[in-house]
Amino acid sequence: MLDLKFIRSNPDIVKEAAKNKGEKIDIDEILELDRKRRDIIGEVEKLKSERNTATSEIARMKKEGRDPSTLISKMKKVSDRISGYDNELRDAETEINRKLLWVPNIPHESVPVGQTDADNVEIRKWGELKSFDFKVRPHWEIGEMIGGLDIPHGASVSGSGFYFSAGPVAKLERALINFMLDLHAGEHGYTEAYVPYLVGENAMRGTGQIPKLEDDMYRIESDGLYLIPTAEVSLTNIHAGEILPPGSLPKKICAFSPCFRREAGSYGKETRGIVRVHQFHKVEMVKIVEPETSYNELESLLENAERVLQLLDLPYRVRVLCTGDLSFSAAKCYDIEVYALGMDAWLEVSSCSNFEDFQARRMNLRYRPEKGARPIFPHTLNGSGVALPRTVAAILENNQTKDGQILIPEVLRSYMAGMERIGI
RNA sequence: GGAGAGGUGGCCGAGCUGGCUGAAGGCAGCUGCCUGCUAAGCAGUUGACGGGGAAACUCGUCCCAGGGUUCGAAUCCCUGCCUCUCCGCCA
Repeated sequence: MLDLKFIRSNPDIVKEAAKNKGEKIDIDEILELDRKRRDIIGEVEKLKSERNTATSEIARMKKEGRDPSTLISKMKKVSDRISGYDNELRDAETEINRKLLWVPNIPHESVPVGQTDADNVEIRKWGELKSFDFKVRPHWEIGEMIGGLDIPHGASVSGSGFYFSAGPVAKLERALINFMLDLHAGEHGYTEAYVPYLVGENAMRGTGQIPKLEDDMYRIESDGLYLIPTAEVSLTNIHAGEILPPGSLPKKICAFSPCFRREAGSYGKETRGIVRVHQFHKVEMVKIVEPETSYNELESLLENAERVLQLLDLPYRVRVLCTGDLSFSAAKCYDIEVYALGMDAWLEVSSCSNFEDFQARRMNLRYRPEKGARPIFPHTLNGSGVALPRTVAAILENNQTKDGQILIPEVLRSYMAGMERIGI
C-alpha cells in the first residue's frame, strides 16, 4: 500500500508507475475521496469538540444540582449530526482503503520499463550448458523411468497439477531441503522456522496476495483461511501490527514449506512434468530491514539464492524484471532461472524482491529506529532459496547419463547416505 | 467439542454502582539535582494515529475487534476473535 499523503502530493509518479506496471487505477478518484474525507473530518471534529465541552458542563451542572435538560436536548441534536458525519466518514475511509489496496507499488528507478517477459534484462549467467552425445530426456520421462515421479496417480488422487514423488526422487527432495536450510541457516545467517500453512485474510492482504491475486489462492471457506502460496506470507506477516524495538533489525528468517497455487488461467502453458503444479515445496528467505539498507540487502538475498544453484552446479541466469512483469507489490525483482537440459528451457526457481515499505504499510508493521524516535515502516524483502520441483527437474535433466542414471550433486551426497547416483 | 475465567499504556496492575481517567499505583526508560564511582534518594518527564498550522501549538480518535444503548462508555448490552483453567477427544 502506498502512503495516501504521498499519492496526494505525487499523483503523477503514482499514475506513471501504475501505467508502467500495466495496472488500470483511477488515482483521481482516490484523491477526490480524500478531499471529501478531509472536509468531513473538519466538520465532525468541530462538533465533537463542542460535545466534549458540553458533556463536562452537564456533569458539572448535575453535581451542582442545576437542571441540564436544555443542554442535553441540544446535544442530542449535535450527536445526531455527529453520527451522520461519522457514517459518511467511515464510508469514505472504507472506500479509500478498498481502492488503495489496488494501487500497485512503484518500481524502483533502476527497473527497466517494459511490458512483457521479453523486456526483462539478463544481468548474468553462471555455469556451463552441457551437451551430451545421446538423446537427452525431459524429467518426466526420467522420473518415470527411475520410479521417482508418479504424475498419473497425482492426477487420479487430486486432479491435474498434483504428483507423487517417490523413492530416489523423494530422497533427493529431502536432501535438497536439508541442504538449503543448512546453507541459509548456517552460512547465510537466517533464523530457521516452521510456519503456519493456513493463514487468515489479514495476512494474505498484508503481503499483497489479496485482493488482486485472490483467484490464484486456495481458500478454506468453512474457516476463512487461505493455504499459503509461499512461506513469504507467514514469515513476513509474523510481526504485523507491531512496532519493533530499536536494534531489532535486520531480521532474517528462512523456512521450508509447501506452497499451494491454483494457477488460474495458466492451463496449457508449461504443463508437462512438474514445472507448473498446484502444490510444491520451497525454502523461502525473508528479510525485514531498515529502509536505507534494503537495496544492499536485496543484492545479498540474491547472492544467497544463487549460491544454492552454484553449489548444486546447475547453470542459471539472473534477470531483472521489467516494470510490466514486476509483481503488484514489488519495487524491484530479480528472477533466477535454472537451465533444464532435457526441456531446453530456463525455469524460474527463485524471485528475489524488495517491497520497500509497501507490505509493511499494508500490515502496519513498524520499527522504531531509536529510543524515543517516531516509528517508521521498515522494508521487507523475500526470495526463494529455492523452489524444489523445478530444481529437481533440472538435476534430473542436467545430470542424466547415457545409461539412464542420475548423478547426484556432490553437496547432496552426504544427505543421501553417500549415494552417488540413482537409477537402474 | 463441553464448563468456567479473562483480554486495560513498553511490562505488571487498578478502575468496571457510566461524566473531572489517555487512563491511579508499581516497574522499566529518559532529563535534571545529589554523589569520589556504583547503588540509593529527590524533582520532572515518557504512547499511537488522524485533521489544521510555516512553527510554537491546537483539535479529534484509540482501554482486543466490530456493532448497540446514552447528552456522555475502559466502564452497560450484543457478536466475533484470542488467552488461561478443568473435562472430553486426538498425532
